[in-house]
Order: sequence, then structure tokens, then C-alpha cells
Amino acid sequence: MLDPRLLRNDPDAVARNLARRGYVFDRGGFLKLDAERKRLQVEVESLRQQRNTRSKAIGAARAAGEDIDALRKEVGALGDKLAKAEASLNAVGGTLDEVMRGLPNLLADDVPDGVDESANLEIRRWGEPPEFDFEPKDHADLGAALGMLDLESAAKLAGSRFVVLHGDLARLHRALIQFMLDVHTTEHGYAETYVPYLANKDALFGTGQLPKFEEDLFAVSGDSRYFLIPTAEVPLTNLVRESIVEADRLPIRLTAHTPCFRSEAGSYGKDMRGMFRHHQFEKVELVHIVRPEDSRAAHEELTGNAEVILKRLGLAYRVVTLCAGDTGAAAAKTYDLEVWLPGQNRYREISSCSNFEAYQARRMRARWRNPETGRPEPLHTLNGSGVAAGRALIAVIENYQQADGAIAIPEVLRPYMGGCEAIVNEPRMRETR
RNA sequence: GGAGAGGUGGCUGAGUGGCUGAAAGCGCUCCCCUGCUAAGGGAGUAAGGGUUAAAAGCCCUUCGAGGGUUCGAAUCCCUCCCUCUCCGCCA
Repeated sequence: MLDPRLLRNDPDAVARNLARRGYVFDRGGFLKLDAERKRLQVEVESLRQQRNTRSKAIGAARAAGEDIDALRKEVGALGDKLAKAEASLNAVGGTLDEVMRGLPNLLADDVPDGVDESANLEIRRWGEPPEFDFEPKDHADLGAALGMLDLESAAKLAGSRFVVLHGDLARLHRALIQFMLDVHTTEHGYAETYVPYLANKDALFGTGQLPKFEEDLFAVSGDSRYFLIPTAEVPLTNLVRESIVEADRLPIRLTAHTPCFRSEAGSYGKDMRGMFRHHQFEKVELVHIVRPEDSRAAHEELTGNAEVILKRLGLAYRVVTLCAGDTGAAAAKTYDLEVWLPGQNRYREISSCSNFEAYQARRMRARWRNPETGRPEPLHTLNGSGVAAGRALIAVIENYQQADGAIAIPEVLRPYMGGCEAIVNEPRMRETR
């Protein structure tokens, strides 16, 4: 949600900014609706005031033992008038809310122009893609040859876009998660958090998945309206929903490992090989809740925290700033981390780090008490993957593949693998099937 | 699943139809007193919204959520959600 005051006072600036996303903000329509709301609200409030004062007069008259029938009749008529005015106000207010809730966030000034992915701006690279003296395979082939990446079984159990991992590959996946959590909690100052994997509508509205992107979510049937979380951003950020955080508690830094569930509606046929784009994947998420003046610095720091994981894993990557057209509706600015995948011979997204500024905070009424004003003001929220575990597994498999199809294990993961140095194709190394 | 008790401001907690946006306490802010420490005294202190260029002031809304009764609801009625206690079941 945007600052309503800004929308009223400088709708042209809002329209100019949103136009960079290709979003057309109907200034005239908004201002007209807002003026109508104002008119009705003044009317309703003045009617309510009359009702309140006269009702009190009835109480006083009755206490004095006077006759109150005439007064009651009069106020009753007022009530009918009020009900009508309230109905109009609700109708207009509802339309206005819908318009406001549908507006995307304002972009930060340093977001590059552009309509799609191709205009994203690379800002740095780290590491060199590995050179192989053989033809490198992709993770789907490597994992299948090891007998440890099993899409067939997954299809039997659930369907396409799911995976079953066996033996050492399953363990490597878990090792990645534990490694990431350990780095973020012991070195980067994040508090490890365990959260529900189902979220309600209010939570999903708060972070911006609802109402516009419901088709991306899996809904759970039953009496309560639950959705499987598409990211731990939802439960972690909503921890501060409808609350006023004291200034001395900021910044708040949270991390959680959760599965993530996405319907991938609209990406039919895209990335169908292997386990790159699945309905269920694991991710270690990083969330910052900060004072507004700190959010830019926090965004750089959070992104750096995610980068540390790739560096320690020895995976080549680049950082890109998403262009205006590619930046998500709730974000003011987003950095994507793209890891080198030899199987695809290109960099692919493995983390997305965004500054939402006050957009989510306004939707969820997450505030902090600003000591300078003494008043509650919207917080700034940020999040990023630190990093996607499924894609990290893909990257390790492809970047650490050996000529014989074995997978070397990055140094930092060996403690989590019982000292094991490589995953090899031996039947005893995988679970019985 | 059965039985019961509850959900009130940043926190604890009083409040069964008008005098209650809300006693009291804690916390916090400011002031006074006290030459440290400790203690004491006084004042202030919910959020959201409207009116305003902005503020002050004034007004509206909010006592878990949504409906209803009433001239008037924290208070009465209905539905739902959540928390706690006991019993049962259970990873």
C-alpha cells in the first residue's frame, strides 16, 4: 500500500513512478473517488455526532424524569438517514480500498528502466565458471545416473514438478540447509525461527501475495481458508503485523528454513527438466525489519549475507538489479543472485533480495515508535533467499561433477556429510528402492 | 472430541445499558525534591481516520471478529476466531 497522503497530494509523481512499471495510474478516477469519499465521510460523521449528542440528551432527560418519547422518535429518524449515508460511504470506500490495494509499490530511483528480464542490470560478478575437460551434464542426468534424483517416483507420488531424493543426495540437500542456517545465525546475526507452513489470508495479504496473486498459491481445502506458504517471507514478516515495535528492538533479523509451495501457474512448459522449477522446494529465508532510514543499507547487507553462502560453496555467481518491469509489485528494488549452472551454460536465479520499504508494513500495519516524533510510523521490511536450497543443490551437482559422474562435496559441507568427500555411484550409498 | 473459564490501552487488570475511550497498577516522558545510591512528590501518556497547507482545536471510529437488539452497547442476543484449565485421544 502507498502512503494515502502522497496519493492525494502528489498523484502526478505517483503516476510517473508507476508508469516505469508499465502501470497506468488513473489519477482523475482516483481523485474523484477520494473527493466523493471525503464528502460522504463528512456527512456520516456529522450525522453520527448529532445522534450521539441527542442520545446523551435522552439519558439526561430520563434521569431528570422528563418525557422522552418525542426525543426518541426524532433520533430514530436520524438513524435511518445515517444508515443510508453509511451505505453510500461503504460502497465508495470499498471501491477506493480496492484501487489502493491494487497499486504496486513505488520504485526506488536507482532501479533501471526496462520492461523485462533482458533489461536487468548486472552490477557485479564473483568467481569463474568451472572448466571441464569433458562435456558437462546437467543435474537431471547426473542425479538420475547416480540413482538418487528420482523424478519418476515423485510423479507417481504427486505429479510433475516434484522430486524424490535418495541417499547421499538427500543428505547433501539437508547439509546445504544446515550450513546456511549456521552461517546466518552464528556469523550474520539472524535469529533462527520455526514457523507454520500454512498461512491465512490476512498474512498473505500483508506481504502482498493476496489478493492479486492467488493463482500462484496452493489453497488447502477445509473450513478454514489456509494456503501453503510460497516462501517463509510470509510467516516471518507477518510476525510484526498489527504491532508497534519499540525502537530499541530494531533492527530485527530473522531466518527460517521452510519448504515453499508454488503452483507455477503461468509457467507451463518452462524449466521442465530436473528440479529447477518445482511446486515444492526448500529455502532458507532472511528477513529484516528496520527503521526506514536504515533500509537501503540493510538491503545491501542482506544481499551480501546471501552472497557469502555462494562464495563459501565456491559457486560462481553474478548480482543483477531487476529493471522496472521485472521488479515484483510489492518491492521498491530487487537484487537477484544468479548462480552459474554448467548444465544450462548460463547464470540462473538462486536468490532474490528485495527492499519493500513501507509497502508491506502499511498493508499489515506494522509500525515502530519513532522516538523523534513519539508516534507510530510504518516500518521498512526486506527479505531475500539465503539461498534457495533446491537450486543450491542443482548448482553443487553441476559445478562439482566429475568425469565419472561422481559429485565432489564442497569443503564447507563435509562436516555435515560425515566427512564424506564425494558422492559416488555405489548402490550402498543410496536408500533401497 | 467432552466440560468449563476467558479475550479490555505498550503490559497487568477493573468495569453487566447513558455519568466509561475506559478505574487502579506497571512501564514510559517531563518537572520538582533529594548533594552519591535508594526513596519521595507532581503532571502527562491508546490507535486509526476526518476537518487543516500543516498544526492546535473540534469531530468520528475502535474494548477478539462479524452480525443483531436499542434513541444509546465494552456491558444484552447470535455466529465465528483465538487463549487458558481439566478429561479423553495422539506424533
